[in-house]
Amino acid sequence: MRSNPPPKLKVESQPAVARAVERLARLIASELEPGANLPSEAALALDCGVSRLTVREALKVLAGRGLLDIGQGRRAVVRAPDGSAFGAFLATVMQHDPKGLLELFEVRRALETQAASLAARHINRAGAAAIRGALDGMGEAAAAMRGPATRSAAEQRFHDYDVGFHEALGLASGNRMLACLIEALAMPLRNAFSLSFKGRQLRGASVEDSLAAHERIFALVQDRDARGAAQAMRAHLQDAERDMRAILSLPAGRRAVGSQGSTG
Amino acid sequence: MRSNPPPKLKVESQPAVARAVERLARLIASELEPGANLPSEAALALDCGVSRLTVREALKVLAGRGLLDIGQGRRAVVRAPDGSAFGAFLATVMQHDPKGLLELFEVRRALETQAASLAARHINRAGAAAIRGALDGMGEAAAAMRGPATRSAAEQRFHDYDVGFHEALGLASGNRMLACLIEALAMPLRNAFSLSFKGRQLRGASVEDSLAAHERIFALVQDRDARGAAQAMRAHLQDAERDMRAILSLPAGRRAVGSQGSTG
DNA sequence: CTTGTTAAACTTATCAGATAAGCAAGCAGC
DNA sequence: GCTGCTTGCTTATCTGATAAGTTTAACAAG
Repeated sequence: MRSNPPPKLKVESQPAVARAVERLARLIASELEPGANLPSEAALALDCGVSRLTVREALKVLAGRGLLDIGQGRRAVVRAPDGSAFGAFLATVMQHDPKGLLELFEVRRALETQAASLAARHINRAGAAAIRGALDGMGEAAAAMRGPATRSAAEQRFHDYDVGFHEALGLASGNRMLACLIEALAMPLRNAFSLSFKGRQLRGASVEDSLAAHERIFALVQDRDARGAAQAMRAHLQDAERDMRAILSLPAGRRAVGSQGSTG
Repeated sequence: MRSNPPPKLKVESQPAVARAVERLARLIASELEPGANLPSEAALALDCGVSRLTVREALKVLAGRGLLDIGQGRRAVVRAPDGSAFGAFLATVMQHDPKGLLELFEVRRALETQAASLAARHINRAGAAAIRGALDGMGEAAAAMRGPATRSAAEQRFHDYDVGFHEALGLASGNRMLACLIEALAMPLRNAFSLSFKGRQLRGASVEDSLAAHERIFALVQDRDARGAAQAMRAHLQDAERDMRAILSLPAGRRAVGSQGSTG
């Protein structure tokens, strides 16, 4: 029992790193544009009254949130908002619990039908070109799959372009937040394919069906048919979910035909 | 000019921290349940072949992604998946660009109509109790607002319970991922209210209308009327968006009555 | 035997200082 | 004008040390 505890004048209720994180987040939100450089670690350390190490840890937290890009030799730069950080989070969670993919499909239905609807209203030349590019890639990969060589690689490529189609459509919706979310959901999808589905044979006509469904969605978007595009997207996602359930050997979901009261 | 550069046998294409992040993410995904403790920093450092500092920075990145909880004196703990990290990201982005709130409302419409629809099918006693609790809180706060005292505090409380209602409904949908997303979207909403709306007077009947709309949604959910609940939710969100546009002095959005082909 | 307190061991938080390595701008030379 | 080197700034990582919080275990009291 020491009678003289050292004076503890610092009434910091929060650890130094947390304080630095908040301070930097405010700095990013209020004074910096995407692409702008932060001050050097040394300057930030001086400014926050902590050591360089503490600043580094705060920067790492913000990088984990997807707000910063950090690299050796250059200052940290503010990222343009995207879905990569949340996608990484989801990828880890889904890897731990693959049946979460079913929940993910339910969310996709909500987001992507809306994206299709909005894209039909806001589509422009650049957006259409991006979607067209993804479709062409899918077609090329599908053709490669018909030839017996490098079949597995072509399957992966097809799937990547498939995901790219949905990302491009999200972008074309004109709603950046929606695009971020769709991009984030895409990451676990890519992973799931690479890890579990690769090499497994999909149902025979599945690839052709999928390609046709994507073409149909794109056509409706270009016709500015919001309702039709959304409807086609919903149908496509139902098919995709059915295929995935089959591969995962899960019971056919009670998807209650036509009962999608909210999103349909 | 030294003629003998030290041998550089490490062909590490990626920095040490990035490798540690990936390794730890895999560890979390494959071997640890939410609530489980990670090994100590020292053990991880030994295991990854890097210094303790490097491990710490990797842990901070994963904490930023929302996968870990870190505190002094105890080992890092695996978090149950939730929307807080993504919510913090969104809060920073929205603070930088408040008109992103409009995009957020568009996303909310997609997600919450689906949540209402699913909740109507999966509602159970616990879920109903949670929603009821939020409704009661809103009612209490609304009553307090009628009295002239502590008006601002009651407004904040009303808004908090309002957000809580939507979170509880997301939980009741039975889709954890949907619940996470709704929770994440809630954080910028709370912030926006605290920062910009506080004290500003809403339209007179707005509070009573809002309360009635929430009660209606809950009633339809308990009646297991999926379509009706979704419809009521959409109407409520349109009203809320209109109010927000008015407060932000933005033009009335071209919300194309009834043209919500995808989500309606 | 149970309970409450105390002490020890473990673990993280933060600092300081040092070396290596990557990046960017300036400068010389062609 | 362009190329390639040089130099200074900045980050990446390590080592070692101290402070402060948590957990565990021993231990005394009832």
